[in-house]
Amino acid sequence: MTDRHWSIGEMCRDFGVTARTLRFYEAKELLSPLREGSRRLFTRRDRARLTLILQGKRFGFSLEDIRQLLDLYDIGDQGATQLARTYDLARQRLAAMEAQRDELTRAITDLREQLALGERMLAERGIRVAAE
Amino acid sequence: MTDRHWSIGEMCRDFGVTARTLRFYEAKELLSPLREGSRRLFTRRDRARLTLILQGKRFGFSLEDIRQLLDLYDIGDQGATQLARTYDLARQRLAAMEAQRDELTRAITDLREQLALGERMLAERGIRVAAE
DNA sequence: GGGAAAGTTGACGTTTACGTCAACGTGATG
DNA sequence: CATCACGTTGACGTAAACGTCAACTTTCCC
Repeated sequence: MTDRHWSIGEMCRDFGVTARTLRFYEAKELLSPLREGSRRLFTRRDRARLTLILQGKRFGFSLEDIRQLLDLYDIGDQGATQLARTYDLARQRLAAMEAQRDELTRAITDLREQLALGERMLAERGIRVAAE
Repeated sequence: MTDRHWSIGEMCRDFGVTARTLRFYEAKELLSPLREGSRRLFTRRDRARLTLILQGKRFGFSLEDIRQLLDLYDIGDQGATQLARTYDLARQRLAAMEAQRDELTRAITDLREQLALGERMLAERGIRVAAE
């Protein structure tokens, strides 16, 4: 087990976020870096969680949504009741994500049709467009 | 062409949004209802656009992102240059949406794995879970 | 040993996407 | 004709997700 640590600056560079953002996520209990004196030391776990956080944001989830989801990836250090609750919540999230993907697929199909339409209109006006 | 009109109240009921939201979208030029005196009359076009707006929001797009995308669905009443620009923008959006769908697919796969893991842990503790 | 560089904690500012409230107009209805 | 229901325009409030700035440590480097 490589138990390397990263400074806040290294995290910023690696993930393209600001220090303010990382401190904010810690305040919201999405991350929990160790301390060396007053300085934060981010762990492998923090990096994994940050990856999930940024991913979740791209899907349009709120930080609060994401916080709850993150617990699933820490499965194991929970009581049985808590585990069952987390599990149910994760199933709901999964269903939501699948629904979102389906809707996204439909939207993509629609947009492709609109693009084809636009392409024809451009062709009518004698404008060429880069091939797909 | 059915050129029915809808009041703001009807729109609220049909789409599950508040009047404030619709007025806000009009202020941001996402919608452009007609007027009967001072009252808004929403058209079929407004409803189509509102559908796209709410969809876009679920994908995590900002209203400004969405506003630009909406122009594509009005293709036709634009100059050639503007049309070409809109077309390019739409291709970029399409690529972004496809990337998002792919990422979402991966995230779904990951989450499914975590769920399977959680299921095994629950089983170990003798807890049964509803079948898929 | 004296700057930079990197980090810290407040505290206040900003943008987005609306909510909320006041004050008013207008048309239908018992 | 009063009183609702429904609509209107401001104007101000708010939650989320950070940005920005000030005032200090700490550490590294020549």
